[in-house]
Amino acid sequence: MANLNKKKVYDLLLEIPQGYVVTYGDIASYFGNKKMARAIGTILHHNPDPNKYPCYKVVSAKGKLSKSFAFGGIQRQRELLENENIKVIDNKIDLKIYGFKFKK
DNA sequence: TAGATGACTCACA
DNA sequence: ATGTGAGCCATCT
Repeated sequence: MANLNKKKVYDLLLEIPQGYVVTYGDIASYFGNKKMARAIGTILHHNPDPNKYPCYKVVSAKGKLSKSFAFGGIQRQRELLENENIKVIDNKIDLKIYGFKFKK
């Protein structure tokens, strides 16, 4: 199972500044492969340390929150996001404001 | 090893 | 706006 990107994904999560969020596509784009968005979801699902990696800062391309969030549910995620001054409306986030782009 | 599943995204109707 | 189909990757069975 020599997976290289996995650790990198987690490392990227730590790079997300407080009050900002990223999309699966952004992370995948960071790896130069947009299609990897799916793998990102799988990887985050297998998040080894959810307490350390702010996986709740990762949302879909439309700013919608994950429906199968495993850390207390989607409502828990919304709480965490609001805790960082991120306005969550109808389980969605305004990427125009909170969308963060990784520097290559 | 191969087939199915999923925390995705995009394009089209 | 809502629904369907296709594509890619990591993990599971």
